[in-house]
Amino acid sequence: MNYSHAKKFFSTELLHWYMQNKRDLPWRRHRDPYYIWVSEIMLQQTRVDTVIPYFQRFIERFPTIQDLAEAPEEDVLKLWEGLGYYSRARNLQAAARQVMEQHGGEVPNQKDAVFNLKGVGPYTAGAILSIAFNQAQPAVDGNVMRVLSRYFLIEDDIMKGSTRVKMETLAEELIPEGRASDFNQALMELGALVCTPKSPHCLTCPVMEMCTGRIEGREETLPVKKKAKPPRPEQRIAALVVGTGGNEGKVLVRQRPATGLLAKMWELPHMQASAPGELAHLVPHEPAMDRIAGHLLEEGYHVQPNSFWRMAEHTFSHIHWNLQVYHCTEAEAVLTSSRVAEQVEAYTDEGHLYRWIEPKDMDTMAFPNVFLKLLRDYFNIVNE
DNA sequence: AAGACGGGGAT
DNA sequence: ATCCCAGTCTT
Repeated sequence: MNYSHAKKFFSTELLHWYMQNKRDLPWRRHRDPYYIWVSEIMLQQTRVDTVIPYFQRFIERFPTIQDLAEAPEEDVLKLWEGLGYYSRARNLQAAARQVMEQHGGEVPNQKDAVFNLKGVGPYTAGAILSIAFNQAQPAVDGNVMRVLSRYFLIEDDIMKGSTRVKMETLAEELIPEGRASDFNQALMELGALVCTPKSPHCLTCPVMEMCTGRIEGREETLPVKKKAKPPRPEQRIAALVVGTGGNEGKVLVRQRPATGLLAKMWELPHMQASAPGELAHLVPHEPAMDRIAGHLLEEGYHVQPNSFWRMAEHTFSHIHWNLQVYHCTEAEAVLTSSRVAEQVEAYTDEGHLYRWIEPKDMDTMAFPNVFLKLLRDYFNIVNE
C-alpha cells in the first residue's frame, strides 16, 4: 500500500483528537483487564448507553473474576436480563471459571490464551490485548470497519469474513508505536461519535481532509453491507395462568431449555399457532384458547381457559413473535399425587421446568423483556 | 458460508 | 411503523 502519508496523518490526528474528546466511561476509569473484558462482552451488538447501568450493577455484584466464577449461574443471567444475547453471559461465566483454573484468576495476556476464552473472538481478543495490555493488536468492530471503509474508500462487503481480515491487517498497520490502547479506542470512539452510520458529522472529523470516502462523496454509502433477511413472523398463543387453592395469587411460569433461543430464561407458557398467518392480527378465539389449555394439559397442568387478555410482540434478529395472551385459571389436578410431586423439580417432555411464582420471585428469575412487561402489568393490576 | 442468537435507538 | 446496528458460536 502506498498510502503512507494518508495513514500517518490518520493515526496522528485521530489519536490527538481522542485524547481531547474521549468519553468518561465506567470501564475507562481503571485499566483493570477484568473490567475491559466484561465491558467488551457487553458492548457486543449493544450501545454504550444501554451497557453502562448493566456494567455498574455487574461489577458491583461481581467485583472480581473469582466472584463471577463462584456465583450461581442464575444470578449472572438475572444481571444480564434485558441486555439480550444471553449466551454472552453464560460464556462469560464459563470463561471466568476457565481463568480461575488455567490462569490463576488473572486475565491472560497471551494472544492464544485470550482467544481461547469462551465468548472471545477476533474482535474481543484484540480489544482486551490492546486496551488492557497495550499490545499492538487490531480490534476491528463495526465502528472500525465503517471508519476505515470510508477513509480508505474500501468497497468490500463488511459482512464477509475476508473483509474483516483485510481490515485487521490495515488496522494493525495504523497503530502508532506504543499507543495501541488509546489508538484502538480512538478508532471506535470516532465511529461512535463522529463517523456515524447515518449522517456522519464530517465537519467536525479530525481526519476529514484526507478521507477518500468524503472527498468522493461516498460517506453516506459506505460501508458496503449486504442487507440482512427480515425476521420470519411467528404467531404464538400464550397463557397467563392464575393459581387457585394453594397457588392463590400466583402465576404459572416455566424455564426454557438449557440451549437455543433464550436458554434458561423464564417465560409464560406459550406455543406456536399451527397455521402461520391464520391468527395474525385477529384476537378472539376459543380455538386458540383451547389449544393452549390442551398444550398445558400435555405438560401436566390442568387449566381452565377464561378470556383473551391482550396481544404482545417481541422481535429477535431472526424471528418476530406475535403473541395472543389468554387468561386461564388453575383447575383441579387431574394427575396422581405422585406425578404432581414429580413435577416439582422435573422437566416436562418438552424440556420445560414449571413453577408458580409471586411478584418477589421476579427479583431472582430472569425473564425476556416481553414476559417481564406482561408479568409486571399483571401483578400491578392485581395489586390495585 | 450461512444461520442462530436480543434488544434498543433513530427517523 | 420501518429501518438500522453487527460479534461469536454452531452447523
